[in-house]
Amino acid sequence: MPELPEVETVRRTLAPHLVGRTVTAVEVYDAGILRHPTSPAPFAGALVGRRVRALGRRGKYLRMALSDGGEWIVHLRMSGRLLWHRERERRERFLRLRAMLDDGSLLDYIDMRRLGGMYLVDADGVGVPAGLGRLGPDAVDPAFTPAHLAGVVRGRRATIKGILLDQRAVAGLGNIYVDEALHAARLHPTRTGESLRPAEVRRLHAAIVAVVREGIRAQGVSFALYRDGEGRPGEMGERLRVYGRAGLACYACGGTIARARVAGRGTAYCPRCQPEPRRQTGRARC
DNA sequence: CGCTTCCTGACT
DNA sequence: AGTCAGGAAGCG
Repeated sequence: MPELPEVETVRRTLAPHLVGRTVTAVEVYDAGILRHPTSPAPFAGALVGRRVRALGRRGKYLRMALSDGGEWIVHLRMSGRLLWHRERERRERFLRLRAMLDDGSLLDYIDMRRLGGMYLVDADGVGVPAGLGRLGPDAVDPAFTPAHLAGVVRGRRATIKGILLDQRAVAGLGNIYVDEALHAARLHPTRTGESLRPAEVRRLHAAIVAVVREGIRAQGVSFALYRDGEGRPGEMGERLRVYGRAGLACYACGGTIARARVAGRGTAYCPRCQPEPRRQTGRARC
């Protein structure tokens, strides 16, 4: 569930605690979350002694630059959490890995479902997750323009929801922000890419940028995800217009938010604000 | 292109 | 017991 705004919030709140710190020890409780290297000893061996130089983010990947030119990359997927704190006796349920830092503080990786994981990339780039190299522009990057979005949907018969969930098209969106953006743009989730008219593409682009920025400002939607070591949740959950609101009244029109399955995902939308596509919407056939 | 798989807990 | 949650890789 962590999407771009949630990962960005994690990055911002961890950075002051981690930058400049050196990892002094690593304890692996579940090797299943190690993506590269996949064994605890090599993983710990490569991380211990490295200093964290900077925290970056690309899409939903958190990237920690290390002093040797390598990188420590974490993807939270569904239930992953990074928690910085100083209480050695504190052990969250589903604690999978703990890194000890040279100031006595700790960075815990917690992941109930173990879908997330981490990568240690050496200075030559060995170990980079494959998906990272295939990402489209970040939803908040200036390179993500209306023209880029137009190019991504052009000629595509896939649903717009499916296209937006594809990280190769735009990086950082997940189920929540896609539903929110489509509602804000008044586009039905099953509209095909090729059916979108230029004005609709521009509207969708503006909606994506707006909801993602709002999510960052609100420090994300909290769902087993906390912005810092004190476990304080983000406020975006209270600002959602459609996600999780099936059966409730649409804030825009008063109609009832509906639920469907689109691109294999639970999907919330307003049938009145987001009208059902008609066949061959907006595209002449020859 | 969409569907399945991974993974585990909450809910019906 | 069965269904759902869903990010992303993999498959047909």
